Amino acid sequence: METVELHGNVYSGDCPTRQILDRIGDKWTALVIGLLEDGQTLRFSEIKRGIGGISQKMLTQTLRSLERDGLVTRTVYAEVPPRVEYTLTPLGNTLVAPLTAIREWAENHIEAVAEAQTQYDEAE
Amino acid sequence: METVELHGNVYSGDCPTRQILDRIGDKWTALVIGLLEDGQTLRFSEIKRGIGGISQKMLTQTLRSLERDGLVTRTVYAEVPPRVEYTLTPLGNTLVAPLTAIREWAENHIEAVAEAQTQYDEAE
DNA sequence: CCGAATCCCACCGGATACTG
DNA sequence: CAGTATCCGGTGGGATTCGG
Repeated sequence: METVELHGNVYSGDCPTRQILDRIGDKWTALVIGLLEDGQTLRFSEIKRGIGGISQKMLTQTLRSLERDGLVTRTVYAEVPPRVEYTLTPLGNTLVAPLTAIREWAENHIEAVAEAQTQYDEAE
Repeated sequence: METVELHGNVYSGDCPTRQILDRIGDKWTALVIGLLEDGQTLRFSEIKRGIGGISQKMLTQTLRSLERDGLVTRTVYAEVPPRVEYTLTPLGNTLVAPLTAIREWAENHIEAVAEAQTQYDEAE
């Protein structure tokens, strides 16, 4: 029989929030989803060009994770040269709203944060 | 004079969203904010006990970042042994809502994500 | 009790080269 | 065009020790 923590400690790594934040908090995921929102369907190269500085490796890796999580659909066309298109799944689309909430918070409060930082820093 | 990208490429690292996601996407920030929501005032040791697995180093580092960003207030009491309390600032409180949106999304869709993963994996 | 300092390893992610 | 494979440096973060 196991003892149970009485209060708090709700988060122990098995917490779903942890898992999701690990996903969308990584370097590129949020940007890819941002590009694909509004039902956009984009090719690999289009996404790559749309996000400055991402490497093929990381874009491939990010898209694979998103596909595995059921957030993005990957469609390969049997042509030559190959064409591969990506789009958000219905599940992926439901993630756009909370992500937008974060983005809007960032845009609305980034100045306050920056100000707090300089104030904190020059207080030495 | 600089050339300007015509379309897309809104995100180049200077994007505020990137910056905020880097913050809240790290391993512990969201958990600390979660503990402090509802106007909670907690001591260092209480926060530490409330979050399973965090080290003093990371808790200190996380709290310092939050303080620097103006999201958390740090109050030191000149007692012995020392007592230090943390609480969310008004700015910090405004971050609770979007964070909650993420948490709720996670709780509502984590099963769908897990199912998509196993399906993807056993499709080998 | 709270935190700074140090050591150290895992792994994230960039650069490059190679395939179908 | 859309990947896979390999190498490698920077760093996030744990363990431990020391200080006020």
